[in-house]
Amino acid sequence: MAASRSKPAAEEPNRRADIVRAAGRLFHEKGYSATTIRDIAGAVGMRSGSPFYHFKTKQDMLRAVVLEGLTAISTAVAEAAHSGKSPRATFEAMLRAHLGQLLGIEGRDFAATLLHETRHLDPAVLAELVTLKDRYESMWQKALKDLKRAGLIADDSQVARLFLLGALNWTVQWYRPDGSRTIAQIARQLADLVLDKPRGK
Amino acid sequence: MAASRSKPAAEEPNRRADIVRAAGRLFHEKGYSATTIRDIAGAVGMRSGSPFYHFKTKQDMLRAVVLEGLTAISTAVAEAAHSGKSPRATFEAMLRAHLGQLLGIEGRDFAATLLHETRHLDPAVLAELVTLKDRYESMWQKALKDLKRAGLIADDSQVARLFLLGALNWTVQWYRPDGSRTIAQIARQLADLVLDKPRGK
DNA sequence: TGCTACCAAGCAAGCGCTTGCTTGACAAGA
DNA sequence: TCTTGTCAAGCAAGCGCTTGCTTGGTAGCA
Repeated sequence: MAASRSKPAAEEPNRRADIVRAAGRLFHEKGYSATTIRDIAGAVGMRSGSPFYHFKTKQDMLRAVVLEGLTAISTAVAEAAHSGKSPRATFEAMLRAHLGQLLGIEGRDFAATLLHETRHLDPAVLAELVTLKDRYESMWQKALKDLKRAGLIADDSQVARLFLLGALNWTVQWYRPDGSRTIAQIARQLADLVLDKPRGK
Repeated sequence: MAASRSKPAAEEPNRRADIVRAAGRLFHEKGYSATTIRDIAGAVGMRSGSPFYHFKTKQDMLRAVVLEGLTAISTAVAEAAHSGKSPRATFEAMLRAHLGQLLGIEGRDFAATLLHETRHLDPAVLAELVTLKDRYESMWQKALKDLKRAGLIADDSQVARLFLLGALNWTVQWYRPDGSRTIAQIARQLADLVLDKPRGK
């Protein structure tokens, strides 16, 4: 019964997941509006009408991509935030987690689509998203608060958080995986830039 | 003959400029692909075929918008860079100039389109743009070098410049003109974040 | 037999762009 | 002063094509 049983129902619906992955990649590369259903279908070896068996509309595909991106990055950064190391090490781990989702091969298309294509979501989905996004950003706000308490930073205001996330998110525009810098190096360099040097004893 | 002469030819062709402005606003709001010729024409009170009297293609409209944005921001920042003040004051003036183009009412649509819609340019136009962009970024690189020489910053590497421009450019995502922060305040806050405090003597 | 997952075909709407023509302003010749 | 010709600027209509999405059918498995 072990080998022959092939999970009767659904067997995990991974054609649906295939579609989400392909949609993510294309939305990232060409943008939501410039990506056609025929592009997506072709990328998974289907005809143009078939994706609609799995998704009601193109919007729903965008929704799936964007939610995937946000939950993945939230999970990764939350894990880093609770690692229980020193404030500096925790902060750097959070930077690495955020950059890993944004630039790493698995999931970068989801995160990048999240950053750049949200304006094409209709209001209902957008509202759902904003809640999650606020929760995510409050994690960073708390991290800055901890850094200030540890004397590693002078400014833990909201604007400081926005500058920090801006520098992080903008890496999508210039990072090349085949370039000379690793994600960990970039994270460390940003930490150095933002954190005050502990004053010479 | 003085008063009656009404500048016989052309009288300044500002319908073309109207189209560029409208295209810039719409490209910024909805994205290039999601903006239709009919949108643009409607915004300036024309029928859908008429903009093609002024531009050969929709691409050409994007080109005009993006070039306008890049030359404007280059001019503004170059002027600030040569103001001959102290390194710190010069740097803050450059930040203000960049943010002014990006967030101020006149020209923000051009700059924002420049940042977000360049991928829809065809390769020929893109190459033309990259030259100008490299020149612009080297201005910032030089500014960082000066700051380091003045002992105001520890890191003047290319990555440091990318972080800085990332924080700047990301302001488009969160700045609201009716919000509580002025552009000058934001510039000052970013300068504070990035520059080392001169050590207490 | 029924259900899942897909295909073949195509529809209505909308797309960028072209075409032939109109309109008002103006300058030069008679 | 009238006519004639030219020009910039735009309109009305529509062409060929693409878009998101629908529908009826069916192969393969349980």
